[in-house]
Amino acid sequence: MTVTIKDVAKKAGVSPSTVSRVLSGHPRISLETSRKVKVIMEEMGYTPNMMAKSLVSKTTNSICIILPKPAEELFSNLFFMELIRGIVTQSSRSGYDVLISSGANEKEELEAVSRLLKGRRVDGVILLYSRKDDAVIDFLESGGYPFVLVGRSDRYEDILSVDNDNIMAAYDATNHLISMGHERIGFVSGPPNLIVSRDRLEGYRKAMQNKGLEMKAEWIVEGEFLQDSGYRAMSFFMNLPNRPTALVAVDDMVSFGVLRGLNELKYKVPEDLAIVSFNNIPLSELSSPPISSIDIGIYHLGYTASQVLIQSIQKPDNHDGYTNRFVIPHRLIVRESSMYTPGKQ
Amino acid sequence: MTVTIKDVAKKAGVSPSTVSRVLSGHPRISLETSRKVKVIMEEMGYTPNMMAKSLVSKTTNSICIILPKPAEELFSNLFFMELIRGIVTQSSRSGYDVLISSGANEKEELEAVSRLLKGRRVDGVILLYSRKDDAVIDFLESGGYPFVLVGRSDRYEDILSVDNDNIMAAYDATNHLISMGHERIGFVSGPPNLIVSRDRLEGYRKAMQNKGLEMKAEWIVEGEFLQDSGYRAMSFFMNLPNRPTALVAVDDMVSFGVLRGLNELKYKVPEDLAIVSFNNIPLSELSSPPISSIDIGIYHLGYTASQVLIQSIQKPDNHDGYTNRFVIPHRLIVRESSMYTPGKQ
DNA sequence: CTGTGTAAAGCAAACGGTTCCATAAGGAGG
DNA sequence: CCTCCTTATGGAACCGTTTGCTTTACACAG
Repeated sequence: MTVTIKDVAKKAGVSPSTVSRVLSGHPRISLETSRKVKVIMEEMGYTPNMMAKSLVSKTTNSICIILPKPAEELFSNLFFMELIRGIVTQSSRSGYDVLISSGANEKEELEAVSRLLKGRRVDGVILLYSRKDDAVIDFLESGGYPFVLVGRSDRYEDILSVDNDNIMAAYDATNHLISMGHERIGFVSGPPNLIVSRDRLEGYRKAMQNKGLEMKAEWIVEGEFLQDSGYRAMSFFMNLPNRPTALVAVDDMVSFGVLRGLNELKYKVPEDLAIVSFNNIPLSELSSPPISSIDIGIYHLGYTASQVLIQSIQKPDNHDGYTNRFVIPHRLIVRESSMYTPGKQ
Repeated sequence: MTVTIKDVAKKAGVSPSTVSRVLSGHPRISLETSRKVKVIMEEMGYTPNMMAKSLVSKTTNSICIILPKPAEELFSNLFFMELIRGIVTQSSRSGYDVLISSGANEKEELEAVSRLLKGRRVDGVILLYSRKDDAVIDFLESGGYPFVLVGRSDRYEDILSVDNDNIMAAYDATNHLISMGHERIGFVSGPPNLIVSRDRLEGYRKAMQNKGLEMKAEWIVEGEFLQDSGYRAMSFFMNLPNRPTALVAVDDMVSFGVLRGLNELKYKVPEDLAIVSFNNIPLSELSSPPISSIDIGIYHLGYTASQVLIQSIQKPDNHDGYTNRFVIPHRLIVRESSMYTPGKQ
């Protein structure tokens, strides 16, 4: 059978309480006893039963990641994988285990979260999305459970969240194109209900306005975070009478679609159309030409989210009400897709 | 406070045991009582405490995924994300939670596994690799813990594993190139201690021998499952006096590296070098040109692994000793990177 | 009317820890 | 020499479930 704290106690000739105290490094245990007990634990191959521990301590030392349902779509996976990698690495450094969960729909998601949290299987939750209205967030808030959002929430001001400054990031991306000499710049956005889409669009607008550049309505196209959206946007743009010489795309996948389309039509990048996009996924540097991209530090995003969550689990009172939004820095990686000044031969 | 089984019992005017039995659908509970209790549970928002349940039932309804130690790098490979997706989907269908874990080195991995299993935090483990000698496997076997290997183990015959027929897969890949008219075919392998590397190499050899084609030693290069390996292999191959006209790469990531290198040197794919690789990760069709790849059903691999593990947890005795190796079918996806017959103009 | 069988529910002992409170043994101070 | 304090340890209740064993309450046969 498995060896329990009582077995160790008996063999060491002490009481279970003493063994427990040795385990937790209680100060009032003599060095001698402590050493003796530790030797015996080692000898007997004792490992504490986490369930029993959790039962009394009401703490599990584990957290849970909720994947959004469109994570099922293969494309976004590279992004999520990086995020998870950051979370798992940091969690395990803090001695926490990570549980991953996802539901087929929002109702299932809510059920899972509720079961895990109310059933005391995890101490907190990381949400890998920022939807506009969300039953899961409502549940977490009203239940007072520790959780953090990767992404920004506009509805709830006091929620812990880890995010980029996407407005600034888009501003930087656009500005880069402007500084290369572009004046007619298009924008391919994502779904309008995602906050990230809107933030990036806003950054683009700001940059254009700032330089007093014209923004035709037709230069802004909505799509998904998918290749196809880029493909369609491209063919739309290229048929415009006074078409853009450059574009900002909300996601690298979109750029790939644009690239594919331009390639089919024998257009050249960046000569016929310069491109900058977001996320800097590993493939961005592998396309031809390599794509300029805003690196948003995905791994770092996950790492920080875990850190913030665990901190909030351990000292729930430490929340000062100010620093509840953590912003991960971004940086522009300039590659071939944007290295061209229009009009130049 | 959280509502317990006792609270429900009191409010319903029954004993805790009765509530427990209602919960588990015990036969000797009157329909009337059952209904009454269920209403009250609903009213009070009762959720069973998993820790308490686990403590007595010695079962956690969760499993654990162990990521290989170079997870930091390999993680970036979409392969693992797909695998995890399959595992999580199937597990949640079976009512199991999934914990993901990894260590900085083999010792840490072993510690984590031991802590989780002996500490009764998980019921079983899925190993996402198949190394040659492995302390973790030794531990799992000697402890009699339920586990399954994604990949093949040559050392332990009776281990549950889910795998592809990698020998056949490589045979097919190579044969495809041969049937396109190639005769000088190179092979970029992975780390030699991974069984998958060796199996694929063997399949390549078989195909070459079968057609009586020459296999120069210098046409076989060892590397990692990373882009860089492809990059290096490429530059090595292209400098060979009588260089290969095609190559088989052990992983799609390797192909990306090859592609990048060839692109830099202004070589054309597939005209100057045709490529086929393995895994068919979602990005394979997005590169330019799209890469021919052996689809090994990664998602399916994960899905099956979870199924097999959970089955073995639930009926440990059901193991017949025969069907302990599950083989997931593969299929060749031909794309542009291999659609060229050498010598043709 | 008593004995027996059966369905429904209760009691209490686990499961493996933690922790408050009590206790015993010294040592210091008066 | 007695009291009081400190330090090291033991005892026991408790965390929220499950489950084997009783008990209760009838119904029915003898």
